Order: sequence, then structure tokens, then C-alpha cells
Amino acid sequence: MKQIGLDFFRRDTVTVARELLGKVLVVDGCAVRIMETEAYTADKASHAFTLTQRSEIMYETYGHVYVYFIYGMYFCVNFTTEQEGSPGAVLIRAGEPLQGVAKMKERRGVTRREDVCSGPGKLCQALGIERRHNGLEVGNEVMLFDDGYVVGKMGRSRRIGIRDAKHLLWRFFVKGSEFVSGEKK
DNA sequence: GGTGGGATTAGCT
DNA sequence: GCTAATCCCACCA
Repeated sequence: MKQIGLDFFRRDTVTVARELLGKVLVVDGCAVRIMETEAYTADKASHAFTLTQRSEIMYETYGHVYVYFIYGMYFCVNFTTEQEGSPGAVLIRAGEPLQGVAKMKERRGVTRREDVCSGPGKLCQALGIERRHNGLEVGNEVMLFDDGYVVGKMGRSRRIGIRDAKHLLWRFFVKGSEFVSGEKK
């Protein structure tokens, strides 16, 4: 079990998005294996398309947690990428519950394992990720590990829920997994 | 099985 | 004022 540090993120965003598949995300004693990610740089679908107070973290950091609030009810968690001045982040969209499953099911109000974190809003709810986690450096409250798991077949597609820059195939997922978001498996 | 709308607020225009 | 990197439930077939 090797902990992933800052340097992992100081690279091309798409590369980081692909390599995050299969890694283990740990928050508050709960662990999930990342099964679906999306890359965002300064493209038109990204918050970093314009530099604002919210997107500033994507420009100025790498290996930091970027949490944003969406649709008036949900949070989504990202890890910032690329060196300072070059904006980027990887959205964690879905995972397979590994540890603390009972706690996550309770927070989500579900019973089936595939309903725990098969979507970005669900994943944050399951792990208890909220506004207060925004800006934290990876490795403290929010940790990532490489446990040697090897991803079988990787699928890729357009990103979900965006209006612009639809031509980019920047969504990555573990093919055939029941733990990815409903869209395309 | 599939679709349509409502929830609810920050951030931009 | 409007829309958003979403989710869930009611309703129809």
C-alpha cells in the first residue's frame, strides 16, 4: 500500500485521470477504489475556462482537493493537476466501496453496494466530502493509495453532463464495472 | 423498462 | 435571472 503524493499530480491532466483509475481513495476511515474519472483543463466545459475565485485553485495548485457545490444540493470532488500557472483537475466520478461500507450506505441511505458511490454526487455523500475539504493538500484528511491493483480494460468517452467541448474524450472508466455511473459502462 | 421534472444555491451575466 | 461537471422519484408502458 503506497501513498500517493503531490508529484503524481504535477503532470498532464489526462494522464493523471487515466492513472487514477484503480487507486484507493480514503476519507474518514472509508475507502473506495476509483472506477471513473474525468479530466478538466482550461477547455470550455471546465470551471478553469475563466479564472475566478472558485477556479483559482486549478491554476495555482496541484495535488490539492477541489470541492465544488452543484445543482444546489451536491458536492463533487476533484484533485488539481499540472504545475502552477497551468490549470487542471480530475473529477472523481465513481468508485467501488472497499472499507467502511456500512457507514457509507448509511450516509447515502441505500443498501446495495453499487448504489453507494456510482456518481460524483453520490461519492461525496458516501465519503462525507463537503465544502470544508476544499483546498486541502492530498495525504492528510483526504488520502490516495496505490495498492497494486491493475485495471483490466479501460473505456473512454465524452464527459458527462457538460454542454461545451463535447468532442473531447476525457472520461475514463474501468470497462464492465458495475461501480461506474449509470451512463455508459 | 424508460422518461420528465423538481430540489436548491453559488456564481456568473 | 438563469444555469449548472447531479440525483431521485413519480409516473407511464
